[in-house]
Amino acid sequence: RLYRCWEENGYFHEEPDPARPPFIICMPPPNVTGRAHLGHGSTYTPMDVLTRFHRMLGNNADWLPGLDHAAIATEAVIVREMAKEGLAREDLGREAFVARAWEWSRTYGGEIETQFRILGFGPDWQRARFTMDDGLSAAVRKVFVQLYREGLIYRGKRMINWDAKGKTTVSDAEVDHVERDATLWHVRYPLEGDSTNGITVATTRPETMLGDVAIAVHPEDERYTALVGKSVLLPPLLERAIPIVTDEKVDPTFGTGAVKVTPAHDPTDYEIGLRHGLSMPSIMDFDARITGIEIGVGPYEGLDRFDARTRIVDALRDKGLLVKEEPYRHAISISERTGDVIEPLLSLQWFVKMESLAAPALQAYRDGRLRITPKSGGKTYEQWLENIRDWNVSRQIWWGHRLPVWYAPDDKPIVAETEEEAFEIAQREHGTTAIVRDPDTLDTWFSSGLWPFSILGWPEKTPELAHWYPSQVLITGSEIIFLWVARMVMLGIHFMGNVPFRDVVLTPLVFDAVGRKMSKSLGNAIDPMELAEKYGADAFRLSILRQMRLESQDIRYQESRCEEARNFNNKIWNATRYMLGLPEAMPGALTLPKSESLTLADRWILATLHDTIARVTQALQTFDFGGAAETLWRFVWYEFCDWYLEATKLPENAPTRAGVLSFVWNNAMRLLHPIEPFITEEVWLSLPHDGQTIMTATWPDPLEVPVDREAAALFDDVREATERIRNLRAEIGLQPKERVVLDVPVNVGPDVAALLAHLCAGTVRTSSAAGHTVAQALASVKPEAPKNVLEERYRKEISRLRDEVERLERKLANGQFVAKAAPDVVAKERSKLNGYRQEFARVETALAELTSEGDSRS
RNA sequence: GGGCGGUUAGCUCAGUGGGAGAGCGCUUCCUUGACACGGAAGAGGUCAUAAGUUCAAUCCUUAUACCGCCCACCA
Repeated sequence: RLYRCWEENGYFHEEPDPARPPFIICMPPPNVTGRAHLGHGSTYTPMDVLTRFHRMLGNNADWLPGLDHAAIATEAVIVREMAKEGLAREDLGREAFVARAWEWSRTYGGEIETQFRILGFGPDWQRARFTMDDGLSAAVRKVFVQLYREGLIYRGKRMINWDAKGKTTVSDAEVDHVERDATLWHVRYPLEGDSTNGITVATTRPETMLGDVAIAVHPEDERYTALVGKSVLLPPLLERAIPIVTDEKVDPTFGTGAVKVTPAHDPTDYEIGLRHGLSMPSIMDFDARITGIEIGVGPYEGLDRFDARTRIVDALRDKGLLVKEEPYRHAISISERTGDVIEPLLSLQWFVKMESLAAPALQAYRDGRLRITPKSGGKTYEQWLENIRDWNVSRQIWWGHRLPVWYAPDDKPIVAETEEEAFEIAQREHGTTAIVRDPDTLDTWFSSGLWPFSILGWPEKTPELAHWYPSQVLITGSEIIFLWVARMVMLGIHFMGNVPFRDVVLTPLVFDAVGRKMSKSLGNAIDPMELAEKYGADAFRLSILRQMRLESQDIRYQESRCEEARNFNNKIWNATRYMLGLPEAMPGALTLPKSESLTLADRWILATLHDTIARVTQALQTFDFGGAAETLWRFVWYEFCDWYLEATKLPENAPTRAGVLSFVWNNAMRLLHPIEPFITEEVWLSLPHDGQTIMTATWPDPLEVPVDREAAALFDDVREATERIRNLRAEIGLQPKERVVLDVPVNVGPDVAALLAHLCAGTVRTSSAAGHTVAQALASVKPEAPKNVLEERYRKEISRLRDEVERLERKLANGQFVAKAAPDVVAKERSKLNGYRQEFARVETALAELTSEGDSRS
C-alpha cells in the first residue's frame, strides 16, 4: 500500500536540476532472468538507503535502475526450455531464437523488479533501461566501431577459453580455478630410430598428446643435453616424429623436467610454440571432441575429450609407454557460468586491447579521483589492472549484441555502426556488397561497461548526461570488480573523459552462520523474499545492514538476525502505541515546549538525539551502514524506550512529555527512514507531521535540537544510581512493586528525587548533610536494606576500589611514567585516582556507620 | 606461488596505546497500564602464540599457527 502510493506519486522520480547538487547511483543491472537473493540485500539496500538519505538532504537524488540481458544465462534458459519441446537452437534458426528470447525476457523476465518493490527498494522506475534496448544497443555499436578505428579492438587467432557446454568463449575474468584430484601420467616418448631410448614427460592431459609438436626441456638441464635436437616418436600412434627443444619456461624440478608442447591447447605451450616457430595443429573441436581435420589423430577421431583420455592412457599402457601414474591435486579452469571444464583453444576471435585503456584507470585510482572502500578492494583493483591482458569480447551465442562486423569476400572485416554504412564501405573499398555479417555476439559485460553513461542517453547530449555524469557512488559486490567496475572506469574515462563515479563501495559477501557460501545445492540458501514475508521487508533490511562493517569482506547471516530486527520493529510499534494512548494530544512535531519548562529527562533525551543525528549522518556519509544501524538501534531501544519513555510515566514529567515525544520520535523516524522505509512512514504519518510523506521530509539537523550537557550528565548520574539500587533490590529479593526507602544525603531537588524514586520504585528520604554535590549525593544514595546485604555490598565495593587505587598509585609512583607519558594522560590518571579515593572513603564511612549502628542496636 | 583480510564472552561481531564491550544464548526474578517479539538483575574473556618497540601493548612491528577471500599458464 505504501509503496504503491510512493510510486504513483512519483516520489522516486527526479528530473536533472542544476540548482541542486546531484546524487546519482547507477544500479548494477540484475540479470533479466534473476531472482532476489541475499547478495541483493547487502548491495541494493545500501543504495536505497543512500538515495533516500540524499533525497531527504535536499539533493537532486536519483537511483537509475535497469536490467541486464545476461547473454549466456538467458540463452541457457531458452535453450533448456526448448529442449523440453525437443528443439535445438538450430532447429529454430537465429531470428526465431532471438525473437523467442525477447518474448521470454518481456514475459518472464524482470520478476526481480517486483521483488525489489517488495523489499522497499525505490529506484526511479520511469528511467529503467534494458541493456538490449535501442538506445543502449546504439551506444554499444558506436563504442565498438570507435575502439576498432582507434586500433583498440582487433581480430586475431589467440588462445581463448572455450566453454564446451555453453558453446562459447568466455573471458579470463569468467574462469574459476578449482583444486581437483587428478592423475599425473608419466609417458615415455621413444627416440626416433632407437626405441630403446627415449624421454619421459609428465602430463595431466594425455588426450592433447595428439597435438604435440615438440618436447621441451630447460636449456641448462644436463640430464637431457645429449637428447636436445633429436626427435622422438609421438605416442600412442608412433607415426609422427617431433623434436626436443629447450625453453626457459620449463621447470626442471617438476615432474621429469621434460614437458610435451601442445601449442593449440595450452597457454604456456602456445607461447613456447611462438618462440620456436612450431606448427600449431588443433586436435579438438568446439564440441570438445577429437578432430583430425588438421592433423592425423588415428582411431581417436570424434571421441569426446574425456573418453579420448581414457583410451589413450589404455593404449599407452598396452604399449608399455606408461611409466608411472600418480595421484595429483592441482587447479583446473572451470567456467563460472556453466561449471564445465574450460578448454584452451586456438581460435580466431575479437579482442579489446587493454593496456592503453588500463593505464588511465589505474592513474585515476592512484591520484584519488576514484576512491575504493574498503581499501583492500583498491589493492585488488590495482593488481588486476597492472597485469591486465587483452579482453576476448566475441561470443558464439545468439542472444546479445551482434558484432557490428561484416566480412568482404576476402575475409577482410568491415566494421560499421549500421548495415547501410557497411555496404557503403564494402562498395568503396572492395567494390562489392556481397558481405556477410559476423555471427558472434558481444560479451555481456561489454554493454554493462557503458552503463554509467549509456543509461543517461549517451551518445545523445542529454540534460541527464550533462548534470548527472559522473555519478557519486557505485555500490557492488567485490566479485565483479574486474568483470564490471574496472571496465566501467576504463570506458568511462575513454569515452566521457572522466571517471564514471567518485566512490566505489564494495559490499561484503554473505555466508551462512558457519561461514559457508550460500548455495541451492548445499541447501543453506536463505531466500530474502521468504524473510520479508515472515518478518517484514524492513526487518530484513535492518538485519543485513546492522552486520555490515566498513572493512569486512564477508558477513555471516542467519535467520535469527531477522527475528531480532522484527523484535526491534515491534518495539517501535509499541512505543508509538504508548504515545498515541497518552491522555494529552501530541502537539506538532516541529516545535518543542519552552526551554525553561523542559525536565531533566527531556534535556537528556534531546542531547542524546542531537548526538545520534550527528553520528548517523556522519556514518551514512562515510558508507558505514552498520554503524548507522547500530547507533539507531541503541538510541531507539536502549535510550529512548528504556529510559526516556519510562521517565515520562512520572506525573511530574507529564506537562512537557507530549511535545518532546512528538519531536524526538519524529526525528528518530526520519533518521531511520532510509533503512526501514515502511514502518517509519506508517509511524510518521500516524503522529503529528509536516508534509505528505516521510520520503520527502527533511533530514534531521542537529543544530535544531537544544543541548544541555549539564542536565544530560546529571540524568546519567541518576541512571547510574538507579542501576546500583536495582542491583541491590535484586539482591535483597524485593518484588518489583515493593518500595524501598532511599537515603539521599543532600537535598537534590524535587525533580531528581521524584525521578529517582520513580525509576527505583523507592521513597526518597533526603537528609541535608553538607559538603556533597548533587552528583556525589547520587553516588552515595543508600537504600534501606538488611545490614548483611549492605555490608557485603560495601565490602565488595571497597575491595574493587582498593584495587583500582593501588593500581593507579603504583602507576603514578613510577617515575618513568610521570616523566615520559603525555602530561594530560598523567593528569587524567591523577584525577581518576582522586575520584577512586573519594569513593573509597565514602563507602568506607558508610560501612563504618553501618557497623556502628548495628553495634548500638545490639 | 603471489596478494588481501581475520583470530576478543558458548555463538555472531564491535572497540581502544593508559579502567575489556554489544546483541543473541545462558541463570534468577517479574503476566508492573506501550511492548513476554517484553522488563530488571546476573554469570561468563590470561583479547590465537612468541619475540620486539614503549614508562605502558588486546591495540604498533616482526615471526609462527590456524581460518577465509581474491589472483595465478608448473605440465
